[in-house]
Amino acid sequence: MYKAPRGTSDILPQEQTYWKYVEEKAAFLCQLYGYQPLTTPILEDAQLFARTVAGGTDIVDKEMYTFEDRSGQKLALRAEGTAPVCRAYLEHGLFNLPQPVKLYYIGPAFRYERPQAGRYRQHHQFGYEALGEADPALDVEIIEMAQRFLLSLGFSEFSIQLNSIGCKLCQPKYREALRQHYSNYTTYLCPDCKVRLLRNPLRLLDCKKISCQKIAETAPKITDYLCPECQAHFQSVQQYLEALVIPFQLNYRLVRGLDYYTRTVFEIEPHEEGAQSALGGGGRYDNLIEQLGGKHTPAVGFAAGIERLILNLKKQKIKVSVLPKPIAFIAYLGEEAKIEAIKLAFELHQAGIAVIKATGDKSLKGQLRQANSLCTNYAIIIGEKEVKNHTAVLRDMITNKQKTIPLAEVISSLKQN
RNA sequence: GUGAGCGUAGCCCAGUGGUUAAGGCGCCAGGUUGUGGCCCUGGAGAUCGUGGGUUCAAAUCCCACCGUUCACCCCA
Repeated sequence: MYKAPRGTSDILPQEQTYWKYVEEKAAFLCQLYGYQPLTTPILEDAQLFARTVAGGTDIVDKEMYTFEDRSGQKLALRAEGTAPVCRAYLEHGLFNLPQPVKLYYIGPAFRYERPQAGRYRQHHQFGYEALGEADPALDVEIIEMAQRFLLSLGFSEFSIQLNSIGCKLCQPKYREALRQHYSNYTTYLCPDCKVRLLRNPLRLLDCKKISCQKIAETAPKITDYLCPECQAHFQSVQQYLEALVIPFQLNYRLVRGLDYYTRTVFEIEPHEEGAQSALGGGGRYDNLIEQLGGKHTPAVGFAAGIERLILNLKKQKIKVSVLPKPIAFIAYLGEEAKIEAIKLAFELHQAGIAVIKATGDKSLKGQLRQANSLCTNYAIIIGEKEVKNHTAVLRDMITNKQKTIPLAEVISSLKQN
């Protein structure tokens, strides 16, 4: 038997209620703020991710799905959502539109990781990006939207962690300061942190090992090293958030996984504990588009993992709206009635009324059982008598009342509901 | 990539060396020559994850692989 590949899963109809719920809230939010949908290919040039995400991140080092196609081109399955959006922005000259350009996407991302709760090899991200504007008010809009999105889903218990990791000018100085601080403690560092010290010192801060955390406590803070411009930007972000009364926690240890971030970074944590906890995160990436060959274009965005959102919706027992289902089930008895049933279903569908017709010549009892399990409000029954009289039995499955009506009146009767 | 737990029907699961592998949900049929849900009766459905080994005998013990879950790592 074939199985879905490791770390991937089928999303069965029962699950789809959650998915549609999340997708609808996402689309509504973006429409509310004027972010337009963008769908990018699942395949990209492997270099797109290698160049932008790179730098001491596992994503590129060992988690990318890359392969050569028949022409020898190196392709990669989408590893994250932001770089493709930037690629599309450049490729289609969206920088010629009035800036900022506001876009959103919902789609799969692939990473070759060991699957775990809230972590899959194929997962789905909802993200939105505002490209071409450096105003801290835009950082705040992105955060504000994230908060509104989670509230609209029904979450109430979550915190917004906020930090600034500076820019090209100030970050190197801070990295150096960190390096100096940590090099006094190299013998106490865990093996992973010894590597981080060399490759990506910022990540030293979020090591979970207690021994390493102690060293992080006394480490210099990025906020003391920000250049005046980054400092002012960070102050404005906080000021605007306060004006909106959006609660946030400054977290000097917050360092996002992807390497392209500058200045504002933020993450949304549910209060409920769990290893794979972050519901989403984002930040500013003022250098990414330049890295991709465009001119200097500041940008900021957010992404959330749909599977994790759904996991938390279930954990917190948040009710989601159910999907619409057909209103009636059409049952028949005998070959002549079957033809009438097929014709009736055709006409109902033509009239835009959702119905399911029986197939397979089952007993009436069996057909009504099926109607029952489908939870339709009505059953329409056509037997020999009804064929002769050009009628149908319309049975209300909730009240148990039924009446015989002319075939021609079935549509209007159902339309009343 | 590291560590630990678990793999018995579509789903939940009993069975820890000895007849035809038990039960519940679901599915199908019957109990009403044309009426669902509740109830009753019957039925179908399992190479006991895969391969190898130990044994007279393996779902049960051992090994390997695969899958899955949880944690580390990493991240959404």
